[in-house]
Amino acid sequence: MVTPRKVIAIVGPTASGKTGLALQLAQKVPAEIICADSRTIYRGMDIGTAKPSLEEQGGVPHHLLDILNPDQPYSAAEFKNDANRLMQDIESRSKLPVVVGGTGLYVTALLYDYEFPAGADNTLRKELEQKELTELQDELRQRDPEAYKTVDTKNKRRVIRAIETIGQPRSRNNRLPENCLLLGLNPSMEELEKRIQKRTKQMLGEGLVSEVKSLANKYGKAVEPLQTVGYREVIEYIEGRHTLEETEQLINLHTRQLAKRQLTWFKRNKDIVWFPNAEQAIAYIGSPTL
RNA sequence: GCAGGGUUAGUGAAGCGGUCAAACACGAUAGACUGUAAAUCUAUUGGCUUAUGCCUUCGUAGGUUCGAAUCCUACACCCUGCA
Repeated sequence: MVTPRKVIAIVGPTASGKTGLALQLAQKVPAEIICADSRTIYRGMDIGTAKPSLEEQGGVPHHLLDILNPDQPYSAAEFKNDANRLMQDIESRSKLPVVVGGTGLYVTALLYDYEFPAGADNTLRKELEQKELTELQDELRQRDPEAYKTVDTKNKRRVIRAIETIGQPRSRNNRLPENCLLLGLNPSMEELEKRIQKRTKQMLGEGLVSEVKSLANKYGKAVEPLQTVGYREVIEYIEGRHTLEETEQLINLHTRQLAKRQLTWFKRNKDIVWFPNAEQAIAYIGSPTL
């Protein structure tokens, strides 16, 4: 490590090998990992999220893993605060914070210092959710014509949020902080496909079904975190809607679709330095030209 | 062998004389996304370099009709009932 970095972030689609890269990095530099992942924050969601086990963490501190139960909501704004606090802690210990994760919004919010509007008022949100999309569109159009122009008016969640936050500011930085290195891992689609298939098989073999059963029993199968790829399909399997083999295929399919969506998010970020695999990324980080 | 049902775009599946290039779902492709983001949502999806246009599609080959995915005949394949 020639130039000291204040923070390194690793992004990429699911199953691209981010965790492995982070660990390799941590072997070269004293580092701690901040997980930017909207699913591994949940306790009990281990197998289906490919959460690194304590053993796999190899003594490198991993933050923001298992901080909530699946019935507790979390948000990008909370992540940003938590991660910022952690980065300071880690820096104060003279270690390198490494932000790793596939949740694009989380990483972006942190690195580009998003200013979020206030959180939702549950009563108001429930009220709004009762309404039809067209009603909500009308309401937004009347109360905030400017927002109406920019919001995705066909997306009910977005329209509701826009109504909730009328008059509140939102901003972001357009540039990455100087001392931040943003790495992207993007194996070929064929490679990714292989990794996904292997991983799904492994998850099922390690007891994904019983993990999902126990979570569904505890929290109900309707909680949002259980609408996750890998969990939703297994719930359908438990309900007898597919065979185990179909379930595996569906998980593969939906994971691939997820990976593409993640890539769509990251692709437009021109600050990301992309690598097809961990080796090349490590070589780049270690090169004296940095 | 007789009787009945079926064969529709990448897949499943509607349509059963005109308003059908053909609903819908899935898949695919591209994309959006600042307090749910592994979520949510959008566009396109027969061909023609792009049009209130043309061409080719609804098992195959014929026929009836001004007009057929839709009706008739024959053939092929599949499923079911009786043998």
